[in-house]
Amino acid sequence: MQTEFLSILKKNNLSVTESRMKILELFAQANGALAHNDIEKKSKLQFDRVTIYRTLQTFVEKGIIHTIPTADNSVLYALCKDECTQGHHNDNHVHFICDSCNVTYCLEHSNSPSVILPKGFKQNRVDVVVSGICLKCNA
Amino acid sequence: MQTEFLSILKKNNLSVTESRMKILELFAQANGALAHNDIEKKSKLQFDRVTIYRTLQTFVEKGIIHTIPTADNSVLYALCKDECTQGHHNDNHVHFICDSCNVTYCLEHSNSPSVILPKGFKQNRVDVVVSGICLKCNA
DNA sequence: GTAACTGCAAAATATTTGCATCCTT
DNA sequence: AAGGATGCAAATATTTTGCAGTTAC
Repeated sequence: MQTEFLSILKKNNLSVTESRMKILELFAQANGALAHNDIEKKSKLQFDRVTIYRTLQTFVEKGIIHTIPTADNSVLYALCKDECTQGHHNDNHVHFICDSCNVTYCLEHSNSPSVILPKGFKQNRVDVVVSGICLKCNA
Repeated sequence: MQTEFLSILKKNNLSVTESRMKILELFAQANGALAHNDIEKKSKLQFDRVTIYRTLQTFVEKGIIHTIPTADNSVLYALCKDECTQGHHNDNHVHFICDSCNVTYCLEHSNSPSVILPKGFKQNRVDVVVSGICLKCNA
């Protein structure tokens, strides 16, 4: 696991620091999306609030994490899959936000359906965000 | 037009005030989505920043406007269609954000495709946001 | 007249920037 | 040693809240 984080940073020409390793770890543990605030809480006192902002920003730029649009417009981030590289995100999967427990899932196996656009519109990126009740809360 | 705004407010038991009428007018003119900031600029000095926050909040609650999730997590609002009522939004259409001119379109005729969720997940709301180049910028 | 709405001030929250210091390579 | 990363302080920006005054009904 540690090794994996290490190679992610190396691959992107980022120096290996404690905060970056820790934040990657949090994403891996979360197995889904995290808000800036989640990270702040879970890393209490370990590093500065500003460092979190800067780390998230760097990770987005490098294609290590991506943002997830949400209907309530909170800012969420999740780990990208391998196909993502700097400047080109390819997150062709559906995000699911549970209205009950508020956890965000990346549904890897639900590919975004293609959308038919009116003539003259060129598609670049598609985000599909479903909200509802998740498996755990539905039980 | 004025009449229409009036009936929207009346229908929702909201008193008819200058700011509410003006904000409805701005949405109608925009023919798409507006951010809080857009409204503030376009209504320069006419009313308080706080009034805009409160008006938008009220409109969302009543089902007059809805929020649009965006990849960069800015907060966008657009007029709801008739099917929306208080507590139940029904915005089953695709939103398109132009990467070039930054205008947001509600594509009424592109219905959100249905998404197949894993077992145990219950769907409530689906948001589809496409970004790319719009008709005007493509010309 | 009463309840709802607005403006202003201020609090609370969130984000960005500059710079000195420390750490990674 | 050099460049990049972090922490701290402070500037900005955003959103919320309280309350007094005003307006709609």
